[in-house]
Amino acid sequence: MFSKACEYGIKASIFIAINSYEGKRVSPKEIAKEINSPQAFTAKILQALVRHKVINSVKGAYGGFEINKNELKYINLSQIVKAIDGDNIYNGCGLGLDKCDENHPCPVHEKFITVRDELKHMLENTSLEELALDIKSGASFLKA
Amino acid sequence: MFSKACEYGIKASIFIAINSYEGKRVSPKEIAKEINSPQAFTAKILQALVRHKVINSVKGAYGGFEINKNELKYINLSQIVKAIDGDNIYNGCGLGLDKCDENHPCPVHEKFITVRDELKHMLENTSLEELALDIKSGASFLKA
DNA sequence: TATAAATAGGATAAAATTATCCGAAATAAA
DNA sequence: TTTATTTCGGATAATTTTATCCTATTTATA
Ligand code: FES
Ligand code: FES
Repeated sequence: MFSKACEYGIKASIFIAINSYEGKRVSPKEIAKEINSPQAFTAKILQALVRHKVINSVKGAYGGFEINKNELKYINLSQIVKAIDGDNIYNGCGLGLDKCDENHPCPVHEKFITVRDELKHMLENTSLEELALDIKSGASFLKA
Repeated sequence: MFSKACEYGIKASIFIAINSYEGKRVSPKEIAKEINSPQAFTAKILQALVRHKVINSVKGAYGGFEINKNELKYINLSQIVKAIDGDNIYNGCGLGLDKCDENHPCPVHEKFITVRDELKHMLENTSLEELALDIKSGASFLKA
């Protein structure tokens, strides 16, 4: 469904969100430990999220990654997925035709876009804030 | 969503289905041409589908790939996807946790399984027969 | 039985994804 | 201003996925 990079990106963002609530910045090292991911690879993904302005970075001593506390409720999974995996999951054909086109549909088009649209709706309506709160309350987990 | 191999496998199966209606066997060469896929790679995927008994192969002169005409309505996308991509798309965690577990859910578990179950339902309730008929009637297409 | 036609399958190769390493640049504090 | 800390970014490596090639095996027909 999502690439490994995207999975790490989502989990990392949630962990950053939790800490940003408490005004704490976190490092790739802490993040990788908490989400059980390869550290250097995770750092690359964080860079991409910074470039796409999903998260913010502060260089130098006492720096780290953070998210503006007030924006937490407006950042959704859709933004993270698009930043890392692009929007092929939104627009691409389920059977790999060059483009998903109502006027030249692949055999699964009608059925596929129903599922795809539900996925899209889910990603667009799930905020980092609610996911972070679930982790804090112990309702969900970032690693095994 | 699906691997390239799986996309080819689905399209190939549909093309085989169309021809099996008319009692014709088809070769990897014809299939690859019709679905616009690399021939040798497609042949490998066909072998896998044969091993999983989704399609049937006949070796030697006048041989080729076919599907029992009477089974067409009972073969669904689910069988093809499982044969090629395995059942990770059915059981796997959306964020890559070792297993998707109601009692140890990842942050997106609840929302993810809703979409996943709809995808599952779609795959299980879409038969090769209906997809083949749409191609025959010109309602859908196997390549650009 | 010999031949031609076709799938099966192993060995590689190419490309994409995932992962690691290291030095450069930035920054806060001593 | 120096130092310690931390992200940035380029180079490289490992792994997985995608793709190709060649030979063996099977089978219908002449
Ligand atoms: S054309 Fe294939 S999903 Fe729309
Ligand atoms: S635990 Fe992640 S989807 Fe179920």
